[in-house]
Amino acid sequence: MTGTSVLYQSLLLAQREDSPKHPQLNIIRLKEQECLSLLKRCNNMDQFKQVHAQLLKWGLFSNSFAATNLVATCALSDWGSMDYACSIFRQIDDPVAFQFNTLIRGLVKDIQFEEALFLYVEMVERGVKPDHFTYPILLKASARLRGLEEGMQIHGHVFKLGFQGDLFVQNALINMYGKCEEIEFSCAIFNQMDQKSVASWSAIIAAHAKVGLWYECLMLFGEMNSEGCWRPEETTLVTLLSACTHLGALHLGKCTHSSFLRNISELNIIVQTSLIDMYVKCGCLDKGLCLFQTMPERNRLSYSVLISGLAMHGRGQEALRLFSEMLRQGLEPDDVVYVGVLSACSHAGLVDEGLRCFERMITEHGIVPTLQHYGCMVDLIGRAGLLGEALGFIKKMPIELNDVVWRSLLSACKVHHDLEIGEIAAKSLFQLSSQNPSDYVVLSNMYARAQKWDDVARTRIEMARKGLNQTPGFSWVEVSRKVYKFVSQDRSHPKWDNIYEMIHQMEWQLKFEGYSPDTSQVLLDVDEDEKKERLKGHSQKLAIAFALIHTSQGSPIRIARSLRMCNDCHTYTKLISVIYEREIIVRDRKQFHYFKDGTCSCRDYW
DNA sequence: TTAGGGTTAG
Repeated sequence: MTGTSVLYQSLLLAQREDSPKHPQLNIIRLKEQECLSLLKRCNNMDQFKQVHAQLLKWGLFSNSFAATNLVATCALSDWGSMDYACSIFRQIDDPVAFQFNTLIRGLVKDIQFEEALFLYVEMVERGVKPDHFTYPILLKASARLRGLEEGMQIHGHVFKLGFQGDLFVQNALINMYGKCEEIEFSCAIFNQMDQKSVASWSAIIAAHAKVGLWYECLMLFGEMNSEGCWRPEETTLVTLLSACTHLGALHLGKCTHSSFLRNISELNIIVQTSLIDMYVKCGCLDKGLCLFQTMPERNRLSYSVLISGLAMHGRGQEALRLFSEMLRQGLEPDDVVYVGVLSACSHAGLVDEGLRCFERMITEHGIVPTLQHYGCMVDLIGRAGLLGEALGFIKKMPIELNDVVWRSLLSACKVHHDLEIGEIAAKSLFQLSSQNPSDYVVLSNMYARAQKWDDVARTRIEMARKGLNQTPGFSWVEVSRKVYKFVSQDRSHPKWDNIYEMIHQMEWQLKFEGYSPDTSQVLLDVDEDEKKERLKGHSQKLAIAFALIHTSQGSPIRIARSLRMCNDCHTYTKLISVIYEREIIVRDRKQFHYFKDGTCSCRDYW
């Protein structure tokens, strides 16, 4: 405490000096200055406690200025203790709004959201009027808590006190509703704002990202740009990268990468991980691997994105090697990592290894399996053709089953032509509330293969009775750095005439290659010609036609889809890859399909 | 005299 002793000496000295006008005031100011400088020099709790004791000794605590700064230093510094900050706060007789705000902010920083909200209630009860700084902090707390009810109550208070026009309050409201997945409320606030800051744009984009409206995220970025409200911020760029990843927008992802390199000197681990994820999920596995190798520091998420990426690309063995490396590094895997690991085993056909991993997940890492893990296991066992075992596994599951698990089994039965178990899986699916028309089609096709025509008819009638229609799927394709979205059967596209002409031209070429449309998966009660017309309008085909028109010969076409692929689109795309000599990379919800020279990397299993 | 608000990865 030599430094403090010197200060103390100077303080005593100052007290002896007389100021001609306001001697007392000058001494108080000096004391306050010393108090601040002492607090600023604290680097840990011990030093802080010593300073606190010293200030008490000097009788400085009754001074509101000193009390405020004591609470702020202890609550907001990296080394501070919230308990200690609270105890100091409790010694203040009549805390003012600023002091309440500071402690609330500290509690939010310390992830004590509920306590932060309680303190606000106390503040109101004690008659301290919250100011416009209070609300953004509180809204942040309810956003982090995903507490819509609390958030809406606070919104009510914002109105009552007339803070609804404050820019920061509005930004915080957009964020709160966004985190609670109430995107419409976020949009309503955003749209009525007179003035928008970069933060407003960031908040509305993040709100769209939260509910998976990735295409809308890109559109908002475009708008933000055109309104001249653009300053590359790390966090905003990370959200942009995430949108690129989900949409499979490689070019835009690459541009975002260069934007990072131009504007941010050192890429942190979040940015690096997001970049790896983007490259891997946009089909550039090697680039992702390369970035991973150059990372100075890796965490669980960095490993997680690459493990699941390798699994998606069908490189199960490498994914497992990476998982072992992760464990050797002393990183503890979580449930998401294990989803990647189990799906890697499934893609590589490693049944025993998969079963061992599943066991290890429970016993060694204490992770309770979720439906996703069970889904992977059924997929793994079913893919290997062990359908009886897969069914046995399902029956032993100590968890309520969902459609995904049964659908995995049904899909394995389809591949291995096991009608008996297929029927069990399909019937279980039909009993569940989520009705998916494609389940009926798969079963009906299995009956058709076994030439059970009565059952085919019965299944179709059941489907019609339930009024099930196919949900329109989307495909995204990137052309000249812009992402275009195609919805099945949607003819409203401005370039529709050109696309239709291309589809017509493709159809002729396909006929020469012996293609005949597979109408078995068109679920409408229409004639054969109409069904063929319907097939032509599948979003993936529209996207391919558009890309063939607008990209140079020989360049690869990259598509991302919202749903899994139908048989007809799969066959169609294989043939297009030969006729037009294009590599076509399609990413569906589960995996990648590399179409090249008339074959697909999934070896027709998906 | 002092101090406080939004947005980031699987």
